[in-house]
Amino acid sequence: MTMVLPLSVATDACCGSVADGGVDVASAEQIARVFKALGDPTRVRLLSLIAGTDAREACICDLTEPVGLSQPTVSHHMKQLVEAGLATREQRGRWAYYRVVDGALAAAAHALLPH
Amino acid sequence: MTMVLPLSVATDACCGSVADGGVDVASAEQIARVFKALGDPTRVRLLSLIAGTDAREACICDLTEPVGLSQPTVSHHMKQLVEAGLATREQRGRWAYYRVVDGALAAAAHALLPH
DNA sequence: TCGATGCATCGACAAATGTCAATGCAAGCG
DNA sequence: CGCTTGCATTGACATTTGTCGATGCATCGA
Repeated sequence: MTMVLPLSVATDACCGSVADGGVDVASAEQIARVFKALGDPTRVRLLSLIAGTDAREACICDLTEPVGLSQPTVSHHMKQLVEAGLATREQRGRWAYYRVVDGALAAAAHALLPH
Repeated sequence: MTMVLPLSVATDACCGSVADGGVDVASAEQIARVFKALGDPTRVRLLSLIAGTDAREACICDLTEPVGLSQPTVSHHMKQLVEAGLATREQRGRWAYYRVVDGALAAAAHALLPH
């Protein structure tokens, strides 16, 4: 699952990046999985909406109206984001609170930049 | 088409980013368009292959074998990358040379990072 | 001028995707 | 205990997507 050791690495000999040309087949699949989740305008808006809240979290009922889609559709999109590792889901009482995974967007960006 | 002025911007009051929650509907569509192109493992590999060459360019015939797909399929994927603004196509003699658009990947990464 | 070569387009097809209405299922409230 | 509320799942459907073989179209070499 591509864990990164806390104590870091020799920052030069790092992983591969698309811009550097160092992407093997498995990495390409992992990278594409994340970007596929980001490849839908609704999901981009959902992430942005959540990241823009004061509490940095939101339930489905908070998201369904600004996005203008049905509740099942929003629920479906959020599931995709969770499965891509970009969001988390936490059930609290009757509500399901979603958050943007800390560092996930930065990690995705990192895969694109040369390093 | 979201051109960026060469002389840069006041780097603080910039555009919106997904991580910052400042993404309107039109921006979300533009952002998703790029990431949709990056949402296929074959296209990620194609970009990486091109970026990894000495000349920073490649023709279809150079790409079809490492990717393991038919020539029409590779041609189709490259067209998608060009339409997403991630690659350019230049016909030279019998060959079509593709390059990664300079700064396109960095711009995509920029849309994800807080700023 | 002919044949070969590199690439794009077309037609086809199975698979995946985005969307909704209907339904199911917990959790809380009266 | 019923009733409501918030969410997920299901089933259905049209659309899009990834892939290929066949074909068309330039360009170059003999």
